[in-house]
Amino acid sequence: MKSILARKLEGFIGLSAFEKEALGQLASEHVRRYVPREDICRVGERHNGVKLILDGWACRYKDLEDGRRQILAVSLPGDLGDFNSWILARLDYSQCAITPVTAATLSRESLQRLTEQHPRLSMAFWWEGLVSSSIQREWTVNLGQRNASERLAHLFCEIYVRMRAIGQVVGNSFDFPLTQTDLGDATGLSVVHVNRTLQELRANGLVTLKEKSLTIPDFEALSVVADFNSDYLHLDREGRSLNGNE
Amino acid sequence: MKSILARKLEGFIGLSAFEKEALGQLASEHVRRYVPREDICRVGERHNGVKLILDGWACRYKDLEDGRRQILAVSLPGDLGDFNSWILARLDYSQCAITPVTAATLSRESLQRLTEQHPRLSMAFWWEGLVSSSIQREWTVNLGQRNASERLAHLFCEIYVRMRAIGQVVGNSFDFPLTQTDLGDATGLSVVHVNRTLQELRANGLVTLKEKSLTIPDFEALSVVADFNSDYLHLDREGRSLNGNE
DNA sequence: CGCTACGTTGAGTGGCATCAAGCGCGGTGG
DNA sequence: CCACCGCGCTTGATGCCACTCAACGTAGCG
Repeated sequence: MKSILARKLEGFIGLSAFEKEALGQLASEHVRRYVPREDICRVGERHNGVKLILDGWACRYKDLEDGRRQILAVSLPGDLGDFNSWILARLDYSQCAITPVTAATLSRESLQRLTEQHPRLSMAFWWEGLVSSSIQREWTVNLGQRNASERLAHLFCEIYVRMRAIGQVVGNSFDFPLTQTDLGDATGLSVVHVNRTLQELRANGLVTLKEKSLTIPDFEALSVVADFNSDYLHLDREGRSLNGNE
Repeated sequence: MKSILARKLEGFIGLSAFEKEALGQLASEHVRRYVPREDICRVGERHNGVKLILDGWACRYKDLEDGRRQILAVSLPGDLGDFNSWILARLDYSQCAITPVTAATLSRESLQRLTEQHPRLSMAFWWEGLVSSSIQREWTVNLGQRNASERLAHLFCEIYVRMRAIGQVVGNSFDFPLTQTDLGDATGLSVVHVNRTLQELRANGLVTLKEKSLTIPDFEALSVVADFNSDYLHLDREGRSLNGNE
């Protein structure tokens, strides 16, 4: 079994057959399905275990008192999350299924065992966590500095690159199950303005988003609009910039 | 020597004299000073070592092509940073001194040694990293969902609580060396608007910021304006909410 | 004593929010 | 089979929050 997690971590460190086997075993632990809109874990919970998304999309989010909601991150298949619960007492955000999701819950014990038996895997997990912090920083920049079209374009670029990294892009298109409301919650924009900005991007031939499928005819062009530089995704294990900065 | 780092980590796990000793030794490694505006480390660098702020304020930031700048986090004395460089090939942000800063650079080797000899400290370091991720998430919410006065109020609340945790608050006041330009870069607002919003907060008796000193006469009131809940700072090791939610 | 950094103020503008309404679709139940 | 409802998308009208441009005061400093 070649798990999507193995595929992803392999981009970071080469994996032995033995290590892949161990990962596969891990990924079959406490597997369950979640329906769209179902919370996978919730703010304030204790010790809920590390989650591994096997299939489907999810998102981390926080709600404010008055109903405002911010999506903090989009979780794609192969993403690990909520390491939090391993060390911190309580979870400080919630995670919610967007599509039907299949996820494994990794217990503290089996993670402990894994990192003891396969120390290199523990480093790979740490890498995962650092990359997700890096993404969070870039989202901070996105919300703080970019305007509506830049924000949306940047989000599209990021997800495109991440989807490509797990082999989920066909041609220039990929599944994109976020609603316009979700896009608004992720980019800090109102639904109405997301709608109008999407029309603008579409009119400029930068993206088409239709029936939950996103097409990016010219990724370079979209990158320019978004001021997108994929370095923060740390996809290249040697640290070569993919944007030709060095 | 009772280092500020020891004091901080002690809030998380009790430390033995032996462990404190080890921390003290660590904190005396490769110590150097940085003048205000000097970069402590810069985006794109490799293997620059983990930084420990011993004294002074710094900030992490990212610049865009066109000169826009986003401050990602404020580093206070006792803060660790740039674990990044331990595992990831390149740094994805820069860090810059705000006041004169004294910082130690921890080499990969001595960290390795430390975590081998004092495994509990390694967990404490991990905790540090998770808390800083949590702060980053809250900043995402701040930029995405809150308006100008809420954003500033929230930032003030956060720094107040963090300063108090390291014993740097006297009465209701503490040193606050950020300029209005810095505040703008941190909250995604223009300097002009920061200035006007500060006047508004001042007029409402919520804060006074003068000569690099911030006073919060009524922290509760400011928390309400900011919709601030300190849970995300994970200061209580047992996970008791400090806001009485449970 | 000019220069630069920082704070402040005024005027004008526009990006994006809000409110409101309507459309199409799929699901559900009478 | 069809009425009904909820959800997601779309459009128009209106207004405000925050931006930009521009100028000035002050203080520290070489």
